[in-house]
Amino acid sequence: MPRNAPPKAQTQVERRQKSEQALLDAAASLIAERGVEQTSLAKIGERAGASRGLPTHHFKSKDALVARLARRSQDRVIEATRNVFEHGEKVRDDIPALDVLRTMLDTYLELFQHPTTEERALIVMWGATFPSEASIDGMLEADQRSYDGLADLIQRGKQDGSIRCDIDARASAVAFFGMMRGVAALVLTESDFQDMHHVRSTCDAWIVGALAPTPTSDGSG
Amino acid sequence: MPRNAPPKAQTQVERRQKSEQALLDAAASLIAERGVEQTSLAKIGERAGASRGLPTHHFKSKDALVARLARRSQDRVIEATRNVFEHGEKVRDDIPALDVLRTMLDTYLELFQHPTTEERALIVMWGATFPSEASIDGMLEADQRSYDGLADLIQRGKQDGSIRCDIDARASAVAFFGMMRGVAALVLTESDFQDMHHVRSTCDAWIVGALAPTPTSDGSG
Amino acid sequence: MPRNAPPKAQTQVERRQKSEQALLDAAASLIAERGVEQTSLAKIGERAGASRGLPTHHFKSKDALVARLARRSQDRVIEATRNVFEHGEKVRDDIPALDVLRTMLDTYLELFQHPTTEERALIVMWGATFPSEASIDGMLEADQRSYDGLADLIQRGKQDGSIRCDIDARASAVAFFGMMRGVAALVLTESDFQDMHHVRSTCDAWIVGALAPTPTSDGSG
Amino acid sequence: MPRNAPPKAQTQVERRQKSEQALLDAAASLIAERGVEQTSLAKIGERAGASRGLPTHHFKSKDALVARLARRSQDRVIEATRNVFEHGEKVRDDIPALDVLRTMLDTYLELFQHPTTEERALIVMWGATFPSEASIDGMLEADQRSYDGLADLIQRGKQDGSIRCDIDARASAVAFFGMMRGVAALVLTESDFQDMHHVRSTCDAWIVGALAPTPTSDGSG
DNA sequence: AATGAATGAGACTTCATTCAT
DNA sequence: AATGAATGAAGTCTCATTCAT
Repeated sequence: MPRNAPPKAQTQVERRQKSEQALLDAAASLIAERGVEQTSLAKIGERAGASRGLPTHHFKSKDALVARLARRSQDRVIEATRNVFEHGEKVRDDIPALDVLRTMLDTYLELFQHPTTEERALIVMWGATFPSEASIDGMLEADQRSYDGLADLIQRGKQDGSIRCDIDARASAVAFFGMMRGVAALVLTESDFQDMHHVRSTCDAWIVGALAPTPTSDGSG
Repeated sequence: MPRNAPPKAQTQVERRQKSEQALLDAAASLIAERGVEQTSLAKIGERAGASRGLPTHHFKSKDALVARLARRSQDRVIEATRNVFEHGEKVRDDIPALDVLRTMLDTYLELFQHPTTEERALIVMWGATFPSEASIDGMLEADQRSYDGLADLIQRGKQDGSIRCDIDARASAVAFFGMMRGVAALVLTESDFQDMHHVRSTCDAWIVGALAPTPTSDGSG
Repeated sequence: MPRNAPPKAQTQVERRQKSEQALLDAAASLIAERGVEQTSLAKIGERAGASRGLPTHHFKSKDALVARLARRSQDRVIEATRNVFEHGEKVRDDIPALDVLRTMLDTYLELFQHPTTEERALIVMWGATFPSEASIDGMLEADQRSYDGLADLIQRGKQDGSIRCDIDARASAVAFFGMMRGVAALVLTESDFQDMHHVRSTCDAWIVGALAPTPTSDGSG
Repeated sequence: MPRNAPPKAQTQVERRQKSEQALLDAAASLIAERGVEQTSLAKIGERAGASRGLPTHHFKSKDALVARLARRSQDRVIEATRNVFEHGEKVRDDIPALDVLRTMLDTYLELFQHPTTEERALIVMWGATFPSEASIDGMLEADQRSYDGLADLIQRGKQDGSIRCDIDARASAVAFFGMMRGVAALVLTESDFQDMHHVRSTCDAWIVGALAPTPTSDGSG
């Protein structure tokens, strides 16, 4: 063996990773149900089918665990919206930016039509960042990245002609992101919105109405 | 009251109400800072300049106190948006519904440009309702009322001609309410949005684009 | 009532002070038995005949409780040595300093012949200050005061003629204090020193030999 | 082992001993800093540059490790004081007992003028034996041996004429040992005793004054 | 020989609530 | 009306120890 690669570490590492995923799954479901503060490390361990002490053992602290979960949840949601476009390894650069935005929002809301425990947990953790002194590490940074990505996307749309030129990219990103999260949270809270289909198409219409070039200009001539 | 009319009966009541308001103020600021769970009754009492036992004495339980605060905060915000229209005791029935919606959203966002402790507390409490099992008494009901009011208003707009006829009133209310709350929360979290002015005008444009009758439709005859 | 003396606070205060003494007594006995670190707040509460939460409720933290105990224990020991001289309110300024020192040490060691729980706790807490990062608030400061008092006393002895002039007061205070504490600790540790009587007279002889003016100078003539 | 004779069999043992010393060094420094109870096996392993599990692997239990360290520390201090006399393999039988005692104490205190981590750890462990139920294996036994040795030495001094005949050997041993340890502990605690030189000469004077034959007795003849 | 994953007991502390004053 | 003493449950985190690798 050229390097000091430990031959048996494989299984050790496997065990650790398996535990970690189980713990994060348990944490996600508990947080979705009761919120961050009401979820104790002991309960996470128990629901994961492990000991009460394991969560601390793995993540050193509750904050670290929640931060880890926040990142994982956001990655998963982002990946889910991305998968709509990239079935193979296709990139989406050739798709009009507005279409990307529309699909993104629609996919997002579709997720929350029958939300898994992890999607709900993501919104719950978002809610936990509202107090001024609270900060879930990784949540805010990832949000910032999402917001930056949206602003870039909108800017690109202004160049590819799918988005009107007279709008403010950054402000529109805030409006878009805010509506996405806000509507998702509302839907989660009031579980009697069974007309989710209407909500989705309405939101889609809002985006088009706000960002698409005015149809009169090209058709009226 | 017939017997031995207490000379300062009013003062007694006054004092009680004064205490109550002080306690709610203290609770609002603490909740805005640290969240609902991290705010203890003892700290509320202390910040209100009273004893540790007073909050329990007045509100019987923490849940009751938070519920009371939730209602007060929502009332205040609603009142703030209403005041724009009713300087005397005027009603707003003669104003086009779309204008009411636009002003409402703009006023709301203006509040969060320099949010007081109470507005932030409201959003924090909203975030606390995201877990499926959590419920802040009075929070969801008031939201439901707000949502119903919005749906009615939109419906009215469809009749007074300020809002397009082909839109779904209830779904649009969700989109409107979601954007309002979502953008407010985003602004609260990322304090570096100093271009709030752009955000407000952008949101206004979104509403107009989504709800206003298409300019071609009224001109085409 | 001239002052705002609360009429019923009396009993409240009494209750608090009673609890406090009981807690400190319990803490002293537990610390004497098992040491500072091995004594838990829960056990203190239980031994005091109270709840597990009371110690924290009273003293806010374990450190504060231990600090409080350290001060009380030192005060009591100092008072015990002082009582030998002041049966009424006599002061000891007229007693030769050397005699004061001798009586002080002898009384101290006598205490440790059949040490109460509190005296042992004092030595245990002294031992807990040995780690460089550990600090029991109040312990070191009180020790410093004791040491300063000893140095002053020795200095006075050099003036009243009971102590030789060629000795260093501060260094002698260290030797005296060190021997006092060290012998006490040794006696505590090795419980089979039943010849405590010899130890006491030996220590007395050491002091006299070290500090008294050489007997040859006055008697040999 | 029959097959593929390990070429570094000796290195195996060496390595083990090297690990052990590294672990004890790490333990000594940690105990000197934070005390016995606050020192965890995991931290010892880490500071020794090894794994968290190594301390347990080597010493089976924390008590065993501490006992091992106590013995090593005492051996080293004893050896240090002994080295002053035996530069080769000379024994000290021909040196007057009082001189041995004086040198012993002076060397001891010199060690604590700039104490290494191990000397401080020794005192810390001594302090950890003060609680009545606590016992660091090997600590008390070694102390007892030291004390016995001192008593024997004093007894010998009474025969070789360097020590007065009318003193009690065992009680004097207690006084000597107590002063030695007590002054050392004091010096460790109050790090501002920079006049250590005076303390050392003062202690020396105390011993001489207490144990040496009175100058009149030998000069009067 | 050595690592580190896992356990479970126990520590300190916070806190809502009850109750005497 | 108001205070604050007291309780006991629960939370996070530390740690010695066991065990699989």
